[in-house]
Amino acid sequence: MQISSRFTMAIHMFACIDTFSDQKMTSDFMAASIGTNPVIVRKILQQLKAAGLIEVARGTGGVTITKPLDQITFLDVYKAVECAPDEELFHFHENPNQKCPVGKNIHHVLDKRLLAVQRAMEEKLSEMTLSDVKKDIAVLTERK
Amino acid sequence: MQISSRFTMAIHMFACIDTFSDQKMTSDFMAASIGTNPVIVRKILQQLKAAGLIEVARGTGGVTITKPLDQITFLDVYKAVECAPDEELFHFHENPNQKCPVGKNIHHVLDKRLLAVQRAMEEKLSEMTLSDVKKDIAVLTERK
DNA sequence: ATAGTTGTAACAAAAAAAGTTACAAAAGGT
DNA sequence: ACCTTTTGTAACTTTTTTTGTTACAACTAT
Repeated sequence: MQISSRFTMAIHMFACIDTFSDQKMTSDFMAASIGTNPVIVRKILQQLKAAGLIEVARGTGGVTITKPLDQITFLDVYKAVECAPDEELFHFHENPNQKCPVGKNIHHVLDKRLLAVQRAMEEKLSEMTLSDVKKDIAVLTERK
Repeated sequence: MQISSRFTMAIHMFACIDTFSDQKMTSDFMAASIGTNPVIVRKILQQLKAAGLIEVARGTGGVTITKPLDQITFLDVYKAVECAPDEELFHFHENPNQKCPVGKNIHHVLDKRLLAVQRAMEEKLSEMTLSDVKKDIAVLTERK
């Protein structure tokens, strides 16, 4: 089981917006860079916009990032595109048998622990920012 | 996006095997406790067996856990049931445009970072053992 | 033998992810 | 005012993954 590619696509989009900041960034351009459909890109744009990370110019096109890149963490992006509000990382089987002492308590016992795992992942995600990605790409695309 | 319920089902199965260690544990019993189909349980049993965590008695039925509960971590269970070998947590879009400087480098740039996130999650999973679950359930099922 | 199980294939159903088509709405240029 | 480009979004399709089901051969103890 894997976390969907919307997350990596979203980071890719930010990288495009920043790298080609001299030109107007359209969903068609980003879709071509990612290798997907422009509507997929637009849907992700809407999620990022709803999270307050970008602004999208309707009609004319173009995207602006609302904060400095070092203030946008991977967690911000992850939350924006990957999660329904308050969705938990781990999925429970929904109908444990309440007459069984194990079935009755398993959810409660696991919940706090799995939440701790989720928090550990989220904390790590929050340590990385889009600025880190920018730097790495800059190094890799440097002319030798 | 969520991690599949196979993981929580597997933990539930271990809890059953241990809690009812005085009786022979069958896939039918566990399926009833979990609220699913016995074949689902048997498939998970095979995964846990392949990982060396349990032994299953064919024909006669019954499951035995191969190690002390405090030596089986959540990570062991997670790896056993959730991952294809070397599968990574994050999913990449597969066709980034190699002609675009961003598309060409995005995978490489993100890989190391997302692997670090995965490692953080795995480390947390490895800090928890089936023994912890046993203790919690014991407390909750105590007669007052 | 037979009764109760596991192991597994083959299939079905449900859910989620990803992609596509189509078009109204917006904005700027001419 | 009209045209062009682009976004926003609905509706739908396709693909993939997960979960559940049926069926039955293989195995074991009695």
